Amino acid sequence: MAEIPSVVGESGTETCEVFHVDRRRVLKLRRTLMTPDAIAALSETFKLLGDGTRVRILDALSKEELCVCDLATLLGLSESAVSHQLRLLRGMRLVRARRAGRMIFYAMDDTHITGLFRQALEHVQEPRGRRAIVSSSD
Amino acid sequence: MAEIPSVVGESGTETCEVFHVDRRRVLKLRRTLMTPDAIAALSETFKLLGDGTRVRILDALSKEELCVCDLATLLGLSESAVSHQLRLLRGMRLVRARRAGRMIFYAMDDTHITGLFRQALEHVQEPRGRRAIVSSSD
DNA sequence: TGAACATGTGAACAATCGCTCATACGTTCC
DNA sequence: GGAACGTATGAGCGATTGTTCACATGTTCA
Repeated sequence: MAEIPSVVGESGTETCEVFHVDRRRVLKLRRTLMTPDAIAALSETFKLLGDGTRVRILDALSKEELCVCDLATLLGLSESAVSHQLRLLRGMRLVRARRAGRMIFYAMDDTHITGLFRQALEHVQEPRGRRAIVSSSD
Repeated sequence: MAEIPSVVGESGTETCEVFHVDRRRVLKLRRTLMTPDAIAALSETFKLLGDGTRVRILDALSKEELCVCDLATLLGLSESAVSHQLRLLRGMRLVRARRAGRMIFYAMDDTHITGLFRQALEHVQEPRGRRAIVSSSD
């Protein structure tokens, strides 16, 4: 992620040197962009969700509280791999740990995540009628 | 991602060899897990959202339709880098391209994505009162 | 047609990621 | 205490990722 330049275009021309759209509109747009903190928080959250193993773990935990060994057996992974992933998920507060004897049970820690799953599934299951690039309005 | 083993535990014991929880419950749980296709689709979508540069691009496009050059200048990136990322985003139908002369304007292609942003932000902005592992019920 | 411009893309490289292996920690039971 | 068990974690390795660089493609305008 590069730094956001402080100064932008100088001309209000129609070409793309430097801005195609109106300069005032772009300057206004820049002020409405997310803060670097928000960008980082968002992308790190999604990055954590962007792995098949973690999605499977979260999917299982969204149905039922499970210990590391159960998860490993259920998903066909080593307990070490599961533990490593759970650590990441715990760090981002996606799952919560509860100790019971020598076992540690994990469960979803945020109802937003199941909502994210649902909404992302709606996206990927959307009908795909898109054509490639089509000329319009010129 | 490893394969899901076909057969699981043999005992219904309380220990974690092989399953702590009731075996029937786990077998039932396995049947409710997401399909490999859904897992892949979900994780690939999130993986695409799990990068600061792409989040910034989508954030900008969610506010206004922009061409590659505008995006590059606005975000302080090379046009090549923006183009590479836009290709990925287009491939997953997160953005849509519209040609106008020699420029190509990009815009969000799915309203679900802004919803995902909002929901993920709600997660990261949640109050953080969590303690570490706490013993309970044992 | 040919120069100028906006965008697309393949190769290559540093950085990051997820897994395995070995080992350590914490709890239970003898 | 010590063995057994469930879990955590650091190191290391192969695979993947995001960027840059160089060049190709496609459009506009003289």
